[in-house]
Amino acid sequence: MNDKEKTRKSRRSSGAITLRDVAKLAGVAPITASRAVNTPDRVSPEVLKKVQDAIRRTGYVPNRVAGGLASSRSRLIAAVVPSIVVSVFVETIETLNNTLFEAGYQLMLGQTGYSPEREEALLEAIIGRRPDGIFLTGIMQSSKGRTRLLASGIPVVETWDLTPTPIDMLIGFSHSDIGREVANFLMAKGRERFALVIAGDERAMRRAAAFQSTVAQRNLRPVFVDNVGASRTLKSGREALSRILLQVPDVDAIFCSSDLLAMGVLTEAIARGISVPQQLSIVGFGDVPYVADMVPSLTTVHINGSDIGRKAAGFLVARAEGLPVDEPIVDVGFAIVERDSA
Amino acid sequence: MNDKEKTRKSRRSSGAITLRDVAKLAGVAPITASRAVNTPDRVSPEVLKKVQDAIRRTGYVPNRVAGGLASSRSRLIAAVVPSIVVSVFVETIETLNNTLFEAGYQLMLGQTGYSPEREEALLEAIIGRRPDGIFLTGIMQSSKGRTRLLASGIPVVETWDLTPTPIDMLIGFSHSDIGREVANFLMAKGRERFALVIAGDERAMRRAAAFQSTVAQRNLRPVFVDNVGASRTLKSGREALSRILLQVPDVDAIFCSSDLLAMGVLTEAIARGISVPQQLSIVGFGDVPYVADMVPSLTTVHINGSDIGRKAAGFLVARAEGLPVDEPIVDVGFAIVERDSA
DNA sequence: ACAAGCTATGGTAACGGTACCATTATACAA
DNA sequence: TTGTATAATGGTACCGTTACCATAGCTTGT
Repeated sequence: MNDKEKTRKSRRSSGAITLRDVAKLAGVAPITASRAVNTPDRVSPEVLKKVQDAIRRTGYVPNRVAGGLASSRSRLIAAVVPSIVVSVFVETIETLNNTLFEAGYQLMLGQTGYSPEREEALLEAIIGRRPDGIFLTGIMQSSKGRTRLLASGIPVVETWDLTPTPIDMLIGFSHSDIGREVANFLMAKGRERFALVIAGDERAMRRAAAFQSTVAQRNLRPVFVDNVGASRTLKSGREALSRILLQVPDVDAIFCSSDLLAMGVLTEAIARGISVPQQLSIVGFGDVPYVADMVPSLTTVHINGSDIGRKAAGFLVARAEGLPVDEPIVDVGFAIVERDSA
Repeated sequence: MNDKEKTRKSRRSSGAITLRDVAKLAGVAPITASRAVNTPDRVSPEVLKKVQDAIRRTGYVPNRVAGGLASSRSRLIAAVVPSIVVSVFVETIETLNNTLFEAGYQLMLGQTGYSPEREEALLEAIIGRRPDGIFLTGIMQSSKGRTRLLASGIPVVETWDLTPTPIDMLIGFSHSDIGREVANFLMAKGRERFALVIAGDERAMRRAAAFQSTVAQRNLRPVFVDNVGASRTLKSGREALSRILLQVPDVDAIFCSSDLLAMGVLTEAIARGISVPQQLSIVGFGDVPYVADMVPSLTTVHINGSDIGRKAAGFLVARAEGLPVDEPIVDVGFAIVERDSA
């Protein structure tokens, strides 16, 4: 009878080594073994040694799923990114992940592919996993999403943008400032016939709008805008320049919404024998590592992606551990890096 | 008395809406509500509707941590990558992540930074989270790591390489075949004075070794190898060519261990007025998206990273759902893509 | 008419940890 | 000596879900 019952119960168990097994082997109560693992300075040296020996002998690996349920701390942080093939975000994710790992947290990655429906499903999946924090690339625009996040009570960092009304914490920079500053930078160099190549995302459009209105204040010819849509390839940059030259043959400066597009424009210019920067100035966005060493090297807008990742990790870990975050809104700024192409 | 007890208990609870609340509101037992959520076709239409209404009204989001503990299925897959700034892996991770998400799984990302100690800590952290599957970039070399993974009983896919003794499943290609084929490709074009630029990782070394021995069979001059160490930048490719020219001024073909290094070599060659491919052939590795559209376009070794990611997701999900994987060892091959640089 | 099978639902006991409180041993002050 | 603070350890009850078994009602076959 007893036997049969035991068989029935044990079918459920995964058969893996648990803290209970370790405790039994060490001759202590499970809770004491738990303390030996998590707060070693709260147990006597002898007990600590016995438990550590038992762990070594059994090969015990704590089950963080169970621990997470019991303590309602998953030690998981979720990151929402449009796409990681867009290299401008990669450095942020890399640093975020590394910094979190050092603090004992693991990163869960979610990609929206710039699709709103997908973003909603992703949010549901993320909240269901009860992460201790959520990293968002960009501002959460959808009010449904904001409500959901707020209701979940999970700490959130929005990044890569500024807004007066963040959900919670914010680490970013002003896209309209960038548009304005790049326009001023190019006009200071005597440029007057501008075109923009943008990949159609909302932040790029805001940079573009600020660029256009800054130029308009000088009574120059309106800025021609070429929207390449969702594609973010070198090729679409090349094609963009071809189209621009049909509309504005005497264009003398182009600001692109990504370095890759700028490389495309540059490649096409060289292929057509247009001299850069004499005839045409080209400015990129992102400052991905290799554009500094190309010939000609690319003038671009530098964003300190690592810094964003590191700060975000710091904020989220602080919140997860119940510490206060004194200045939860940070403007990390940007820098126009002047090189050969403009 | 009863009151006091209740207060004490409820302090523990997170206060969030649980399945129990939903069930109560719908007038069914919790287990029935659970079925309505997970296996809707196992409950009657009326019950389903009542439960769905209750979910909508409460804003209930299932707690997957608790579900994972009860069912010992976390619906989490872990991926181990050296680094995501190495763009050759990014496409694989992106597709892996997207495919998993569609199947209801979430990806946990771990980066080793090519460091063995870090890899060990990462493995511990990953196994503790009891993922339903583990994706490894490369073969697990350390026997300690192999033992740990084997002991965990978690399905594992190793990728980006071949070995006769995988831990479990394997999706990759042969690095020595690549070295041999690229050597043959270049020799067929009449090249005879070779150099290699490699980033010092183990797989690149195997490609290099096969390249060297293939060349040696033809009684040509030994291949000069320039190892740039851990740095994987365009700049290190430029510097590598400078060093190579000091040692082998008449070099006529260079095979690089990554596209970025090849772009560096190409950039330096152009800067020095060396004509590509007339005087110098350059071959990269990885076929990252933009090298097809550069001028000159880069001849390189194409690896179908998306395919690896998609297949790996399929394998891991199948295993997680208890389905068999018929051919758990797959050679996805490679292709030399001939463009302008060689 | 009744056994046998199926469907829909519910009760109960886990899953593997940790929070909370209680207890015991030891040290130290009054 | 007695009382009290402190450190180390243990008992118990959860965390929120699902696996397993039981049960009730209904169909079907003979």
